[in-house]
Formats: sequence, C-alpha cells, structure tokens
Amino acid sequence: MALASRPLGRRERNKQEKLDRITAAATELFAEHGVDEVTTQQIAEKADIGTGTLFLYARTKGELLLMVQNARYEAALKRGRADAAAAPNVLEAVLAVVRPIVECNRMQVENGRTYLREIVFGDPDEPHHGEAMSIVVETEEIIADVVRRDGRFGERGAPTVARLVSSVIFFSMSINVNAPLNAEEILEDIRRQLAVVLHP
Amino acid sequence: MALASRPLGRRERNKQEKLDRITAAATELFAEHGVDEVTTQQIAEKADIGTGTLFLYARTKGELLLMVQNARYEAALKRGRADAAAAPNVLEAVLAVVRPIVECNRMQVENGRTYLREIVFGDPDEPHHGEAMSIVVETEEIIADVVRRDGRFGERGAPTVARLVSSVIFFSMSINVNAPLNAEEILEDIRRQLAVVLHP
DNA sequence: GCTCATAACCGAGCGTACTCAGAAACTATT
DNA sequence: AATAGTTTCTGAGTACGCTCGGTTATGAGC
Repeated sequence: MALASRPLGRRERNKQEKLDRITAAATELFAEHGVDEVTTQQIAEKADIGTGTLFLYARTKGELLLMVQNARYEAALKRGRADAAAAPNVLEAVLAVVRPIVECNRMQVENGRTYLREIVFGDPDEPHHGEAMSIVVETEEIIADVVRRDGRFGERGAPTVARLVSSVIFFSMSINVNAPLNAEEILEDIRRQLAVVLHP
Repeated sequence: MALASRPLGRRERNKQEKLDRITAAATELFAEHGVDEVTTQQIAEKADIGTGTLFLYARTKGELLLMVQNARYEAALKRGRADAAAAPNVLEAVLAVVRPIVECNRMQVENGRTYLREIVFGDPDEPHHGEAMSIVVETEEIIADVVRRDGRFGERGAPTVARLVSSVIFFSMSINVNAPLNAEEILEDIRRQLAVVLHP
C-alpha cells in the first residue's frame, strides 16, 4: 500500500467492477424485454457472475429494478425543479415538476408500473428502496415549496398539498385502466384532478 | 331429473361444495397467519382438494384473496353509504363513506395492503379482480353523489373529486410509512388531506 | 342399465426467485 | 513467501406458485 494514488485495494475494485457489470446487464435486459420477462439467471449470466452473487448486490429482483432506475428519476426530478421556475401559476409549476417524472416512468409502461409497485409495497429496509423513498420525499419537498410560494395554503398546508399530489401521481401512473395511456395522457389525467385543488 | 325442486345436478352441487370449502379454508388461514405466510398447498389440503383443483376456482393466489375478501368490502361500502346521510357537511359525509372501508382494510394490515396491491397491479381480466374493481367504481359513484349534493364542484367536477379521494385513500392505506397506523390514524391522515379540497 | 362425450379433478412436474455451505480470492502479518 | 483471517463468490439446492397430461365422475342418449 505504498501508493497513495491507489487507496482502493483489488477487492474494492473487483466489487465495483462486478456492480458495474450487473447494472449494465440489468439495465439492458430490463429495457429490452421488460422486468417480468427477464430472469435473474439471465442477468447473472450476462454480467458473468454466479446466480448467488447477484443477490449480494441486490437482495431481491425488485431491488435490482430500483437500483437500475433510481438515477433516472433523480435526473428527471432535477429537470422538473428547473422547469418549475418558468411556470405562470401553481398548477403549471406543479405539472412542470411532475412532467419529467411521468415521462421517465412511461418510457416502458410495465417497468414503470413495477417501479411504483416496488416503492409502495417493497421492503423499506433495503438500500435502493430507501434511495427511491428519498426521491419521493424530495419531490414532495419541491412541490411543497412551489405551493408555499403561491401562498394559498399557508406554511402548514403546503406539505399536505404536496402529499395529495403524490397520491394523485402514483395512483394515476399505477392503475390498470390507465395502463394504455402515454405520458401526455397521464399528465392530462393528473392535471384534471389537480385543477380541483390548484385552480388558477 | 324428475324433481323440479332439484334443478341442480350433482356436478353443480359438488362444485359449489368445493368452492365453499375453499372459501372457508382460505378465509381462516389468511385471517390466522396472513396471506404471505400461507401456501396454496395448505389451503388445498385444508379444503381437502388437489393442489391443481384450487387453481380452477381462482387462477392465482391473489385472486383467491380478492375472492375471499370482496364481500366484506361490499358490506363495508353499504354501511358507509348509509352513514353518509347523517353527516353535517361534505367532508364528514365522504369520511363516513370511507371509514368502514378503512376499518375493513385494517382488520389485518398485511392482508389489507395485499388486497390493495392486487386491485392496482393484479390481472384485470380475472373475475374477482373485476368484482373488486366494481366496488371501487361504486365507491367513487357514491362519493361523487355526496360531492354533487354539496354543489361546490358542479355536475362535471364531482367524479373528478371522487377519483381524487380514491387516490388519497389507496395511497394512505398502501404506503409503507403508514403500515404501523391503525384505522383511526389512517382516517386522520385521509381527513387532513381531504380537508384541503373539501374545507367545510 | 350401458356407452360415450364432456366436465371436473388430481398431483407430479416445471420455472424461477432466492439461500446456504463450502470454495476461492484477497489482505495483513511475520 | 508462507500463514492465517476475512471477505467475496458460487451453483446446487429449496420453496412455492402454478401448469398440464392423464384420470375419474357425471349425465345424456339409447
């Protein structure tokens, strides 16, 4: 360990490499075939690791999906936050925050719905679930800020409104009858409901 | 088939008998141990039928849960509708409709959450899922009626408000962070959110 | 009653997510 | 560089939901 430029041992580097391979394999297979049509065996094989090894990096298949997709939602949220500034009123500002998330979710409907299912019903003790939850929390905080800026609901009311918006988003993207809708149609569905609360 | 008093053949009677035994077995085992801790084998054994036979009556384990629980929710809804009449304002009326449903759902938290998961993510082509969906639709219709009676959101707005209420109910009962809450606490959570829309 | 077509039933078997006991790889120490 | 201790890896094995080909029960026609 003479070199300060190499603080990481081979062990750490190997681990990182495997994680990268797993992420790449899962990302590609999920995108191409959908999470339900891909087996954990296939992912392990493509990542060139043993089947047991896969579960050292993500304890369940659901965690694997969260692991692979969280970053995209984080990026989407960042975009939404930026877009919200230019909106003419609360309703449009909230929708500006929501739009990239919905678009991200609808890139592949089944994966999107599975992602939501995993957030709502998955094991809250798993690390990637925690990461997903903090994205949800951050989303609500951003929406609460937007609502606060409007002033209509006061300091205390803003988080409640944000929570309500969360409910509407999750439900609209999850329910079976909305499965055929594309991002734009989902957004229209959400707008109609939020207009009741945030009439401009 | 000389007797008009026995229009059903042995075949139909046997089927009905088996269905009854399955329902009884599943009801008891789910209630006692929770849906996740019960195997389909156990249910089949307790109902005294082959494992394959079980799946002639409910195509998936999830369907089995819906089959067993739908009736309770239907009854809860009926109670709620009756209670709504006596409420002093819209918010209280909506909560009167919602209360029995939440109480029904929280009798056993894990089963309740699984029931919701099955409604939102289950196969919409299955018969018991369809039945569950029609309970949801009916709930929204009742809430829409209550909202219409208030007049605040007009004829067109009422179904949208009802849908929004659905979102809030489902989300509040489903999310992991609310898992420790009892029926009364869930209702309080729902009330806080609905108050934003239905302020008295 | 006998025959046959059909509906209902059964349980061995399959696919797949996940586990676990032992093997292998790595690091620290001398 | 040999040893020991620890972490990481592995794939055969397990559990469980569900399927499917073969079997049995039922009832209609004669």
